[in-house]
Amino acid sequence: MELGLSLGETMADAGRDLVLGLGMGVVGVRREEEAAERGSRRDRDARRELEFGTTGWCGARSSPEPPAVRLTLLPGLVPRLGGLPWPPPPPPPPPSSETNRHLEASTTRGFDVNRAPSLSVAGAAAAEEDEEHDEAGAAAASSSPNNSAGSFPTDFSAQGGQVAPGGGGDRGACSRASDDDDGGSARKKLRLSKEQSAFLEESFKEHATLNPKQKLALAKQLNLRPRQVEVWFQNRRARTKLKQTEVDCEYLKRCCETLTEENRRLQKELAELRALKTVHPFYMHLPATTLSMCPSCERVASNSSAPAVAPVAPASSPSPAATGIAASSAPSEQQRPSSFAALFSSPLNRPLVAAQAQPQPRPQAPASS
DNA sequence: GGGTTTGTGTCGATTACTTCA
DNA sequence: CTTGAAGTAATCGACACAAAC
Repeated sequence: MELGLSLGETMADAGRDLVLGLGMGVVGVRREEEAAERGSRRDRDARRELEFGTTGWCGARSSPEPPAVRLTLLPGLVPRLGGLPWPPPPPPPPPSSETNRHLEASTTRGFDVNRAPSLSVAGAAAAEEDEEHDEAGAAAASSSPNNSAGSFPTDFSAQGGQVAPGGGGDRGACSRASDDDDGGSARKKLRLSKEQSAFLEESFKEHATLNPKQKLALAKQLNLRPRQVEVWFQNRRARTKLKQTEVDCEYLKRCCETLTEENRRLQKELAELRALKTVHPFYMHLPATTLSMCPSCERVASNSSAPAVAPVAPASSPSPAATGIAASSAPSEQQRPSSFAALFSSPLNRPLVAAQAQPQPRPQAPASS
């Protein structure tokens, strides 16, 4: 099945961008998306900024798109696919680091990573300045993992949170490979405490990416190395994207099932019409004005010249119904209301476009250099 | 002004470790 | 106690971008 996913889009745009065809699986989807993204990462970042701005993190920006809804992937909250609602979009797409830098002053819901609540982080500059001290202190304060002492969500430095051996810094101070330079021992995986994970999760809800100052402040607050915070956010973003992909894939499968069923129904309907024509040949030769009742939907056709039923392609080939091509040439809803027509009647329930259509023109980012 | 280099951040893929049934 | 699966921290390589040259 050839699926063109638009994972990062909002509800409305997802409906427009969705391409549903036949032929391959999700891996191809991701590769396709990656290829597209590689070509215009700046565009993607720009889109992230726009969508992110609707979540409160970037309040100064305005977006014509509907607000992005944060993904909540609890089992009970996964959208019921029977009605084919588009799955919830991923959590606020991270703004580019450049954008993030401009958003430092933004206050977040109850928690500003730039302002440590209990720890005296006197501004981000101080935090940046204290990075070496921070890491030294963190290394000195490192103790047994899973230390759950202390009260969430305040000062984690007092609880001696775990810090990976070696005390390497983030990439700016140390190379990424220098994390396990404690005598050349193999990397030691340390699990974050529940409190630390919860705090990071709260922070992630506010912003999916961190600028360096936020990272340092958060690391200091949690008594972790900045690199650990960075890695946590990377992995968290990856998990979010993976889950969103699963949700989208499930939705598209349901879309395909629905369209297959609709195609089957139309095939049956066509067969019935042909049988009717065979049994009553004169029936079709009557003046069009006298043949105004559609045998299927039993509605009076207003236009006598319009065909009662749209031609349906064989099921063996990608049918127009399956690809959505027939949406424009199908009879009007007044003439033949069906679940298929209803699928395209509402903007939100019109997620399919022709697979052969030209790619949706992405919003062009301002040309650089 | 345009091309190259360098530094930085993010990503996907993967590894390695921990926890749990 | 052992084992396999699942979750996740950590690593690696690639890419994009901006700033410096």
